[in-house]
Parts: sequence; structure tokens; C-alpha cells
Amino acid sequence: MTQAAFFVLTALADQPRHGYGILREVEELSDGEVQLRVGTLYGVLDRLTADGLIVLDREEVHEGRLRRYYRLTDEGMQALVAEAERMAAGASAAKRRIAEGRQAPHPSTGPGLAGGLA
Amino acid sequence: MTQAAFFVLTALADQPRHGYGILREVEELSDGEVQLRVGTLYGVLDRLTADGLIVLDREEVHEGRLRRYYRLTDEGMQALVAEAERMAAGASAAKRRIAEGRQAPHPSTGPGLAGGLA
DNA sequence: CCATGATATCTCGGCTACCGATATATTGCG
DNA sequence: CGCAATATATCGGTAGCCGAGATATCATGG
Repeated sequence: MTQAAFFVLTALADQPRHGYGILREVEELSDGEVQLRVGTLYGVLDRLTADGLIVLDREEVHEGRLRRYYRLTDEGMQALVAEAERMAAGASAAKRRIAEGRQAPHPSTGPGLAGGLA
Repeated sequence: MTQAAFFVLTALADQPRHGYGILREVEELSDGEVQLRVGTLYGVLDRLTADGLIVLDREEVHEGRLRRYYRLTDEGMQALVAEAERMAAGASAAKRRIAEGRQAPHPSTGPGLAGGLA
């Protein structure tokens, strides 16, 4: 599971969206930190479809422009849940390691990482 | 920051390690879920060194075999902290979205996840 | 004595995937 | 009319992952 695929699945987790909408949604839900590129999107969409994690939901014409909506399959939702847990575990393991590598010289006085690793 | 690079930085967060030790450490800290491959490792090590996130710490000969130890630079530690934050935020956002998707199943898009999610 | 496996380094080539650039088309604004 | 935003999609260069192999030492077992 690549980063791009993860964020596409996340953007589709609450409701079906079309390609361009996914682009904006990923940027919004990551507070602008993750920028999914147009050139990346359609490859990801094709791969996720081939893997059965998403499926074409419907096509609409909105103000003269075609919108192709995708939605998660049950398998896609399960994959997202599993990946979210792996990521949380990975982030958690990293934070634990960081704390171990920064053992305070005087634990009674040292604040350590409090406030820095929220 | 690739997944492989993130786990290498994590493995080095508490103490300097040599290549093969990083391999085993990544597998251990991820409960066997992440398998960093040998062919991947040295490319990652070179890239992280070129980027100034890790540095060659020392070389030792242990039971006739060379061990090349790497350690995090200050910049590498900062990058790891930032990446861990991004990952935690991403995982958190995904879990929030999953919950939102379960709360509002749209009738026109099918029954969705009934009975299927742990 | 040799085979196997673990430890330890590193290289190479194939393949996947990311992303900038490009193409196409409509709507809205100045 | 030009430009930006919306919306689709493709193509080619490049970066990065990974299987495979090369090289070498030491321990275990047949």
C-alpha cells in the first residue's frame, strides 16, 4: 500500500468522490501537507480498481463537465482500516524509540518530550 | 520520505546500529509486519546519508565480520519526529473518516459494511 | 571435511510507481 | 479574448523497491 493509495482510500472513506474531488479532499484532510498529483491519481485509481479496493460508483454531468465517482468496496474499507492501524502502530513505535534515545539526564527535573510529541 | 527510510530512521532512533542489525530491528519493532529487504537497505542508507539525516558512526570488527554503524544526525531526528507526526495524523484522519462513513451510509450506494468490520 | 545457515557487506537489473508536462474541453470572470 | 478553475486522461523520465547474486567469516551438524 503506497502513501498515495492510502490517502485516496481515506478520501473515499466517508462518501463517494470523483477524481478531482479526491485531489482537493486529500489536500484538505492533511492540512495541505500531502499533495496528491494529477499524474499520480489516475494510476492509483486504476490500480485500486484492479485490486478490487474501489469501484466506479456512477458518472454525472455537473455544469457541463463529466464527474466519475468512485467508492470503497468492503474489501477496500477493510484494507484502509488495516493500513490505518499499521500506520498508527508505526508512528507510535517511532515516538517510543525517539523517547528511548533521548533519556533525560535527570528524570526528576527533565520534562523530556512532553509537549513535543503530542 | 519513503516507508523504508522511515523505518530505518526509527531503528536508529535509540542507538547506532549496523546494516544487518537495522534489518532485524525493523522486523522486530513492527512485530514482523514490515520486512525491509537487503536490496532496499543500502540504497536507503546512501540516500539518507546524502540527505544528511544519518551519518557513519564507526566501524567495528565483530567475530571476524565487519560492522558499519550508522547514527541519526540532529536533522535526521527532526525529520523522524516530523514524519511520525504526519503518520499519526494520517492514521487519525483515516480512522475519523471511517467512523464518518459508518455513521452515514447512503441508501442509494448499497448496504455497505453491515456485519463486516472488526 | 563439507554442507548449511546465520551474520555481514554490497551491486545489478527489472519492474513499479510517482510526477511534471501535456492534451482536451467547459464554465466563469475581467 | 485570455486566464483560472474544473474535470478528464496519457506519456515519458526518474526514483525507489526488491529478487538475485557475489563475497566472506563463523558455528553447527552430518
